[in-house]
Amino acid sequence: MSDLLERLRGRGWRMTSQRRVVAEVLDGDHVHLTADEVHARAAQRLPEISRATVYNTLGEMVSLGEVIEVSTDGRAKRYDPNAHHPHQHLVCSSCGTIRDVHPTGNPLADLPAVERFGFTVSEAEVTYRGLCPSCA
Amino acid sequence: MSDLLERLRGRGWRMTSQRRVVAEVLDGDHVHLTADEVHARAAQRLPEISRATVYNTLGEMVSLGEVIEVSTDGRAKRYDPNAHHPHQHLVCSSCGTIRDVHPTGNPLADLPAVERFGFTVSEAEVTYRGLCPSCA
DNA sequence: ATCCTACGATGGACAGAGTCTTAGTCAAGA
DNA sequence: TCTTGACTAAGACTCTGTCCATCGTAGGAT
Repeated sequence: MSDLLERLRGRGWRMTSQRRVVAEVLDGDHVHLTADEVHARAAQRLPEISRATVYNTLGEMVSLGEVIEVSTDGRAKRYDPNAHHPHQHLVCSSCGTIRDVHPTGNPLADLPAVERFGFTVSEAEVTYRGLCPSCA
Repeated sequence: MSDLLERLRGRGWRMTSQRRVVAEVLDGDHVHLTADEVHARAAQRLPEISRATVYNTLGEMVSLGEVIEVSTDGRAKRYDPNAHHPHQHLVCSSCGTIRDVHPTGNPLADLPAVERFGFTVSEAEVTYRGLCPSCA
C-alpha cells in the first residue's frame, strides 16, 4: 500500500521534503494518526518541521481526496490514507484502537423517505464500537 | 417530552438550582446543543452559573445514561436528551442542523465476523449527511 | 547551470473547547 | 437546627487547531 506518495506526485503536487516526509509517515494500512502524532513521527526524520506545515499538508491531502479525516472520539481528528476503498471504522471503546472495516449492505437504503425531513442525503458514515481482544 | 428533569429526580440525583436549570434548558425533541449553548441559555435564568458547572452537569447526565453525547463535526460536542429511544443522526453538511432519525435494519448485523478482528462489537453509530431543504 | 518568483514553510500569537484546582456554599439527612 | 459531604464559582491551564507575517526554495524560464 505504499502509494500515497505516488498518488500525490501523479497529481502534479509540488513536492518538498516536508510534504514527502508527512506522506511517508502517514502511509500504510489501518493507519489513523492524529496531526500531533504525524508531527512527532515526521520530526524524527526532519526535526525542524513545524506544526503549521503538518496541519497545512494534511489539510491539502484531504482536499485532494487522497486522505480521509476521521473523528471518532470528539478529541483530535485522525487521518486515514486509505481514501480509495470505501470503508467504515471499528473503534475500541477502551483503548481507542481503530480498524478499517467493510460492512455488507448499504445504510443509505435503510433511511426511509419520511425520515429524511426533505434533506438530500448523500452519505452514511458508520462507527462500530466495542472492545478489542486486548481490552476485553 | 419534558421529562428529563423527572427522570433525573427519579434516580435520586441530588438537585440544585444549577442542575435543574441545565436539565430544563436541555429538554425537548431534536435538541442538540453544545455545552456553550447550554451555558448561554442557562445563564439567562441563572446568571452566575459557571461553565465548569455546566460541563460537570452534562458529564454526569451522560454517565447516568440520561443524555447522549454527539460529535458530528469534530468541533464542539453536542448533547441530546433523547436517550431512551435508540436513533441515529442526520446532519446538514452546510449549516450543521441535526435531526434524529430512525433507520430500518440493524447495522450491527451487517458486520461479518471476519471483519470484527476479534472485537466484541456492541454498538453501531450511523451519521447520515446531506443538505437540508434550506441549504439545497 | 543559474536566476526568478510564486508557492510553501516557519514560528509565534491567537482562539475554541474542555479540564482541573481550590476555596467557599448548600441540600438533605440526623 | 446542625453537620457534612457533595456541589459550585472563578479562573488558570491544556489540548487542538488556525492565522499571519516573514523567510526559504522548487521548478520553470533563460
